[in-house]
Amino acid sequence: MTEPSKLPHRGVPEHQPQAGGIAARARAAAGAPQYLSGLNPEQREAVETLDGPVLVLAGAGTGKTRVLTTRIAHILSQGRARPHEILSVTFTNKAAREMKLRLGQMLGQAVEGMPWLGTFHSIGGRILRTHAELVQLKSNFTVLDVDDQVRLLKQLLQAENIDDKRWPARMLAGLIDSWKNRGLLPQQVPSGEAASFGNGKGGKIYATYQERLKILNAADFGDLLLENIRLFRENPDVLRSYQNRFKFILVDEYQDTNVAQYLWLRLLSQAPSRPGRALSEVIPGDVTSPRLRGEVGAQSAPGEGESPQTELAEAAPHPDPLPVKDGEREKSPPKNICCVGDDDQSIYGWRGAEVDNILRFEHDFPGAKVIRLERNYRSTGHILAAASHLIAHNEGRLGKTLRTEDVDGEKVTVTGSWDSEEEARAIGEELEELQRAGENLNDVAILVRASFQMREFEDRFVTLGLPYRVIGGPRFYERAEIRDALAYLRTINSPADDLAFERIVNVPKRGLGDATVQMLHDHARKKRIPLFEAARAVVETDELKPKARGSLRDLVMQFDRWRAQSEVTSHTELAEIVLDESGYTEMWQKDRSADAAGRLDNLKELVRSMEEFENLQGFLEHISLVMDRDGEAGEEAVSLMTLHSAKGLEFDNVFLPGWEEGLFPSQRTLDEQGRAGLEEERRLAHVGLTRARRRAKIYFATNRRIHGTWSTTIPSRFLDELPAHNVEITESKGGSGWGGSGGYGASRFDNLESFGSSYSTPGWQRAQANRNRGGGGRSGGFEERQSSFSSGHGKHGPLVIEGELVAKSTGTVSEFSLDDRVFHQKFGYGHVVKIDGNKLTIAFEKAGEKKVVDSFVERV
DNA sequence: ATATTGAGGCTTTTT
DNA sequence: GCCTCAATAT
Repeated sequence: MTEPSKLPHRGVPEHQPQAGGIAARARAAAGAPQYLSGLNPEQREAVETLDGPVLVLAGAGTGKTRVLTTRIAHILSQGRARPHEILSVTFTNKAAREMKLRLGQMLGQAVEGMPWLGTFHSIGGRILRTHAELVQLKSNFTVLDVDDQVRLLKQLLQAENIDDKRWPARMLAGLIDSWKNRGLLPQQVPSGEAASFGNGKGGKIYATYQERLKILNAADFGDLLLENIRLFRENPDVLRSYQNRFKFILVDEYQDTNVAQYLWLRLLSQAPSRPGRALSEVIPGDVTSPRLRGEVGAQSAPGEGESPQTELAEAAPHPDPLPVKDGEREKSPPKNICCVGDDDQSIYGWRGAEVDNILRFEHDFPGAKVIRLERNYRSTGHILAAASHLIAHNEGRLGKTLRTEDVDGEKVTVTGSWDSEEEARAIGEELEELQRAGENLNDVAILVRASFQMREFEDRFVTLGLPYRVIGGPRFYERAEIRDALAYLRTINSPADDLAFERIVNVPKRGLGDATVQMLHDHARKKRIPLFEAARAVVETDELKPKARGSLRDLVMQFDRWRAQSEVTSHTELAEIVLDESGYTEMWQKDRSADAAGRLDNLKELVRSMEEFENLQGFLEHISLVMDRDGEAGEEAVSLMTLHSAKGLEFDNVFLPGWEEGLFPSQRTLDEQGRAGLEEERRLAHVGLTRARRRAKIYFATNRRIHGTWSTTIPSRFLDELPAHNVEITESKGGSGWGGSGGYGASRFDNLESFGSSYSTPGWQRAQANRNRGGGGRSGGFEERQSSFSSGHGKHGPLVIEGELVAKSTGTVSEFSLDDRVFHQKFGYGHVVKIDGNKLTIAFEKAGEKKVVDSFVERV
């Protein structure tokens, strides 16, 4: 994440699992706290200021993670707390893992002894399971993902007779999620908002949804926090026990916290109150101020009643985590909470993150010490200057000035091209150049604003045979086959899990269609029993046609058998049995489509991953929260990802294509969020630039195909916001002569009129020609793309996996053999003369001998 | 109960 | 243009 740890490795060999182990070791290692010696003064202050609230404003590349981990080490070594008394929260599992790893390096052992280091959600979930009965759940509750949520909501909408065309379930899911992000229980949703969906029924359905979740013994992601807050509010003694336990609280990426997370932290960070006493000033009354994101720092515009935020502020003041009774207010100092973040890297506002949280930290935690980390150890001078100058255009920020002692390095380049295809071509060439120059491709990334931009690059890289990996597609457990398999296991584990049962009742096809499921639903509702029990009851009657009745009976019997078996066999074995006996594996084996093999691999991987858990229960508890282990490093490859997923990463060479108005900044964000949106986009640009260590290269195209139609675009306003001194305008090497004159004018980039709208230009024609390319049916969403590379070969192991989609262009065994006659969209017919992995050398009848990648030809 | 065709709809996505 | 979902035909 930042520079490699240079901390002395003071290992103590033997591993003691007890609580005291790490602390003792840390203390022993700390006669003179050497771990402090590599820190600069600000970092050191951030580490050593243990008492009272601390906000560390850590700009990009300033050693944020290092401060956090060192601080933990310091707390332990000073004997201020034992490992289980430190609450340390991150947003991602990846960040949590990273911290554990670094801590381990620092303290010389794996950090099993830090039980409360994890993501908001996993810690929230853990607390919730411990006290599940207090929030009307059982400790083995299921964590639903978005898909399950939407399906459940769809049912509720139907029950309410709401046209789900006009009021899509997905939209309601988003709405409910946003309410939960803001810490609002159904009865707390402002009535105006509650009524805004489904002819006034939105709020009611939210309430019903929550009730249904309890019946299903399930919680969604939002509940992991919201129900936790409710738990604390309704059970002060429980809250107190956690307040007592956590002597120190550390929060990573504080700028990304939403209101619910904020409330949760506030509750825990309050000094424990005596029994019977309410918390003091838990929440300042005006937390939801009109000046939410982006309006900050500027005039708050309180009179502007049109703004939804303003409306919200008046309608829904933040709920007090604990109701404060009059006369019981009492000042008690907030606990030792340390939040680390960077307001300039807040890019998840649209997901409920509240930049305001970080901006008003000092107000929320009186007496807070604010420490700025401004020494950047990552980027060269020009890059840093460009990024800083750009972000300075934002108004709602706390303000930091990043500086570096590094050399100026190369200027940031800006390159225009005729269209997006040429852009990909130009970048492809530069990549090859870097490769020839001996750069490690692992240190090269292409960061796009929107994932649809990736396709063009993939096409290009495949043609060039340049190894790349896509980072960030659907997660492992979001894949259909994984979710199906999990649904089987969930149904076994928890017979009341209707959503799981419904998912697999007719997968594979058993002749149990909509009609059957509908009748099961009716039956279940009437008798108030789970679907599965309804199924058991219904097969005893003759309400179903013999055929459906037979297969439903078989299914019920199978589940009974599997449940019995689950008592005596290991969970991995059980999974294999279930996948086999249910016919699920067979279904994919029979499937002739290209990705079937990849899916089977994924299923195997799933079973393999189960081994790490004690039992089925433990596995299911973790799967939806922490199933994102990193893929193995694999071979050298360029990384292709969105700007969002690049946060926290760094690369020597960073390519930033698509800097055009409408795309970046995104028109939609501008429309929906106005200036706040623009500022968030600008932060995104800042994040992009600051990922680069040595070279940052920006691109824009004059023509881009969006949703299938070509449109002419104008260069991003962000380009004009870059400091001329640190930027170099270059010509596209992609060919077709975009002779960017480079003149700095009112806008340096607006000399586009000269290109007019000619639809007969080479670029356009080339784009046309390419449109129908992708022969061999190679196209499709992430999943299919992934599988088109991985299909059919287990030799190299599943290519992806673990969490992130990692498509690769090399490393598979070709399905072609020598002398096969093949067809290529562009080059026509030919035959294979050489095979090298997935790269084929083909002698084309017309075009001569060419090297191509196998996915671009088909056997004829 | 399932295969096929047509009408909208589209960003970003840590959990 | 490409994918998903829902209405149609088999």
